[in-house]
Order: sequence, then C-alpha cells, then structure tokens
Amino acid sequence: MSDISTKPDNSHTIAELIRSQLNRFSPAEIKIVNHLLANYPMAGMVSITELSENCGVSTPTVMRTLKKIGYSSFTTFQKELKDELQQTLSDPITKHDKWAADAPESHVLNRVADTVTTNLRHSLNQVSHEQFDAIIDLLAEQDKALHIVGGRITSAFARYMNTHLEVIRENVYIFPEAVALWPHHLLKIKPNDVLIVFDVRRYEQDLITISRLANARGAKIILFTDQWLSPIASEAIHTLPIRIEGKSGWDSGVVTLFFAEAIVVALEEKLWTQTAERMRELEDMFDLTERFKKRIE
Amino acid sequence: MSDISTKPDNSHTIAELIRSQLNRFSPAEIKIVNHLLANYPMAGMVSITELSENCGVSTPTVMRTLKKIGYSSFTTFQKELKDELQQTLSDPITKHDKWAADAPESHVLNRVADTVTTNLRHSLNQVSHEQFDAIIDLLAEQDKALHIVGGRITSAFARYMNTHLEVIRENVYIFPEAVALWPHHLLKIKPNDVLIVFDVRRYEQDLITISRLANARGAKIILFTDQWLSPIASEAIHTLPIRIEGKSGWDSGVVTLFFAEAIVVALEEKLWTQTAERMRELEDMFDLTERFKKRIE
DNA sequence: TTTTTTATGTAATGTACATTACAAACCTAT
DNA sequence: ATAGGTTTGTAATGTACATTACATAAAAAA
Repeated sequence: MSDISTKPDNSHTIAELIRSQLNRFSPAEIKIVNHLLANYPMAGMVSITELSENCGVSTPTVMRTLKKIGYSSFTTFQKELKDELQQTLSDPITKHDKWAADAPESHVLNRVADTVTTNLRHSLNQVSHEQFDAIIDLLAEQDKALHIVGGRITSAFARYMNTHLEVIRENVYIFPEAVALWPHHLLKIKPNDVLIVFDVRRYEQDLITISRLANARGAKIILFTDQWLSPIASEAIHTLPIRIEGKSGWDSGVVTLFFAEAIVVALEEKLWTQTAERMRELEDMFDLTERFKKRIE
Repeated sequence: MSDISTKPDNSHTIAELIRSQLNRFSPAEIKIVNHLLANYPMAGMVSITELSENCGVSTPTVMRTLKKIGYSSFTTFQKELKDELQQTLSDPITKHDKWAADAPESHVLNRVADTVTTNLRHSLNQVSHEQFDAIIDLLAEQDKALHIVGGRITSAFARYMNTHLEVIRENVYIFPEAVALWPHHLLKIKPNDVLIVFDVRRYEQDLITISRLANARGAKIILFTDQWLSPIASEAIHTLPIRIEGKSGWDSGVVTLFFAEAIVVALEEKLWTQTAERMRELEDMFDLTERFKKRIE
C-alpha cells in the first residue's frame, strides 16, 4: 500500500510512468489509470471530484492510486501534468531543442536565438490577422501617399521597408534623416495619406511631435512599437505591439523587422500583377546602369 | 451560456475572441489579456489567484476582464478553455498550427514566420561557434578601426549595426550612402582595419570592387552573405552564409539582422565595463538634448 | 466458519478558491 | 479646485475542493 517513495522516475512522461506499473493495480485503480491513459492528458486536468465521477470510483480511491503511482497528492500530480502539457505545447514555432541539443544553451548565439523566437511567438499572439489584413488593405490604396519614418535605432527598419515598398507600389516616401527637415516633409502629407511610424523605447519626442502634426493633417498612422506602447499609440489607427525585450537587458529589433517584412510580403502578394511589372522595369534599369558603368570603366 | 456582455462569438478560439477586442481594455486588463495570449493557452489553466499574481493584478480585476470578454465567470472561462484544449489535443494533425501560430497555415504571417524560423535554424547550423567567437574577438580590438558597408537592401542592416556598435566601442565608421563617395572613404582604411560587408544577391558590383580595394589595403573583411556566397567571400577572412530564401520567392532579411544583432550582443557582453561607461555618457547626452521622453514602464 | 488482509466508500474537516460588496485611488472635465 | 466617472484593490463570504479519518465490504487465509 504505502509505497509513496517508489517512483521509478526514469520515465519522461506521466503516461509512461503509469504504464510501467500497470500490473500493480486493483480493479478500481485500473478503472482510474485506464481512464487517465485513454483520455491523456486532459482527463487529469479536472478536479479530483470530477475525475472520480468520470471513473466511477470515490475520491479517496483516486488519491490512493496517485500515491501508489508516485505522487504525494492529487495537487502535485496535476501540477506535474500541467507542466508536461505546457512543455508539449510551448512553441510549435521554435522547435527549440533542435539546436539546443547540439550546442550549450549558454552560447550567445543560442541565447539570442531563444530570445528572438520567444519574442516572435509572443508578438504573433498579440497581432490579430484581421488587424494585419486591415493594414495591408490600407497600404494597397495607392492613390494615398505612404510616408515612413523611424527613430534613432528604428530608422534602419524604416529604410528597409521603404526600399521594398518603393518597388511594390507608387507614392512611397521616407522621411529625411535630418530631423530638422521633418517639418518640411510634413507639408507633403495630405489628408488620408498613410504614415508608418517606428517608435520603440526610448520613445522619441520628435516622433511623437511629428505624429501629432501628421494626425492633425488627417494622416492615418500605422505604428510599430513595443509591448509598452509608445504614446503615439493614441494617435494611431493601427498599432503593432512587438515584443522587443530580451531578459538579458538588450532590446531586440529582429521581430520588428520581421513584421515589416511580413507587411512587404503580404502587400507584394496582394498587388502582385502590378509589382511584377514594376520589378521588371527595375531589372531593366539595373541592366542599363551596369552597362553604363562598364562603358566608363 | 447567458453571457453578461456582448460576446461576438463568431470566433473559433478564445484567443481570437480576445484579440478581436484588444482595444477595449484598460491598463490592468491589458496586462491580463497580454499574459493570456502570450502564454496561450496554459496561462489560463491555473487558479484565478495564481493567474492574477502572474499578471500583477488583483483577482477581481481578472474577473471583470473575463466578464468584459464575454464569460459569466472565471470557472466558465476556464471550462471553455479546457474544452478548446481538449478539442485541439484530440486532433493531432491540426495540433501545431492551432495556437501561437493559430489560424490557417496559409495566412501570410504564419508563412513568413515559418520561413524565417526555418532560415534561422539552417543558418545557425552553418555558423560554428568558434567562427562566431573569432569574429567577436576580432571586433573587440579597438585600436583597429571598424568600417561597415552594405548594398541596396542591406545598407539598412549596416546602419542598424553601426548605430549599435558605435555605442559599444570606438573607431566605428559606416560608409556614406552615395556610392560615389566610397573611394573617398576607402582612404580611411588602414592595414588590419576590419571591414564588415553585407552582400546578398543580387551581388553588387560596387561592393565587390570596394572589397577588393579594401583587401588590397590590408583590411580584414567580415562578410554577411547568403547561402550562395557573394564573390567577396574569396576576399573575406570570415564569411557568414545566411539562409535568406523563402520558398515563396522573396528573400528575407530577418535572419541577416539576427546575426548582426547577435554580434552586437556578444560584443557588448565582451566589452561590457567599457560599454556601460559609454552608455552612461550617451544617456547624459540624451538628457542634455532633451530629445527623449522618460522611460515608460 | 472465523480471522485477517485487502479494497473501497462515506462522511467529516480544513483549506484554497471564486465571487461579491465596498472603498480607495485615479483620471477627466468643468 | 471639485464633481463626475472610471479603474483598481481590499476585505469579506460562501462554495467547491483536496485531504484525512473512519467504516464497511469483499476476499483470502486460518
């Protein structure tokens, strides 16, 4: 009876642990373990009362069975079951152990990879597909100009996005680098134009100001920001809250770029026929300039 | 289920239901929904007490939030969550894309996410830790200047890297945007200086030329390129072959930025005492220019 | 049979929990 | 400022639960 201590924990899952002891059980106990295994693991994710009812036995029988299996109480059993489930469910995206296997977790590359994929997963959960699609729809309206601006760090993303979007559609403008020229550029913004703003902490006053002004001119703002939300969020029609934090202290820009790229890809697909044409033209121009260069050399 | 408020139940998963209302929430409520989505679905599989603690709010706030979302009580919420989990688990095929990446595999966001993580995994396998560490060691020598240059698309990464590395160490220079000025910049390069080059397809003649010339001047080249290797690889002392391809045809820059960032992080850690000092100085200067808002957390 | 052992259930108990009522704190606008 | 609303937390309450103690039934051994 009271062999609480005998838990041959060489097994990975709780199911294995149970299966390894299948011959030790009395009739009522068999009812329980059968039910647990047959509806694994969710059968265990209920109250002990419910579980006992589902098995047609009493609650103390459940208790005794679990103790026999190797758990000190129903609560700890359920806790371990929950952990196992957690483990199984966590990031279908990262396939974490793939690279964790052949490399020490402690190497920078792996730590950064871990952080980035975690950030990515979290961020994907924050952004609804509807919202994303709405952004794409908005960007597909080419009669409205599209302006892009970023901050100290994020201006690199603004440029990346600009370079790609310029190929895909017309009427794309990036703010000049010099903040002093921003008010000047503001003049180009017409009502219902779209303004893409990148603003992650530390939030920059210039970006906030320019967003307010653009908003006052009737621009629709799409905001790339972090999980703490730039104050610009209140001006924006669409806000992408992107997880940028690494536990280690540094802020990551990778996921921000991911979303920028996702928008590029989505828009390219939506406007493909037109984009294909523009790309061909671009290729031609590359060829011409190459030939041009060669001639001088 | 006699719901108290308006529950627009055209949504399939609870996650979607929450996401469809993301703008309706107050600060404390945002904490809760963020946590629920970020750790979906297991975050909801605990007692309301535990959940409230995990979110840093009180239990009544959790109750109110769930009612706002559309559930009459915490218990019914958890029950539905459990059912959903049950449902998903019993269908092992759809299992993976259901949550986190949630929704049809065909949505752009999921496809891009899939591509990026695949590229990341492959790239990590291509780069040995030894090589990576050697690069970091090389970059840690600050008596040698560090120059950075990128191409049409990748100049954004060059800038991103430059912005960060400038903070970490001295003697960091980025090439000017105008290609016409590159030869000019070349004069600054001294023997044993380091040159970081970004060159992914289509490989650019200007980059190749400048690399040759830099090499001739005795510079050590670190090359960010793609799996097909830019011709510059033959000039480079370290080459990072990064998988950039999406099946869908477009080339992704996310993993390239990942490696750029990983280098930044690694170097920052290696030179931390010095970096910390430089960062403090930078902070002071920010304060002086009053360009940045106080950090909001 | 009677006794002992094993198996299972009933009922009692204390704890953790979900829920509600209320009050404090915090905005926002006049 | 101050009145209105909103947002959030504290504390109280009743319920569901896990757990234990005890009792009964069944089976095995004597």
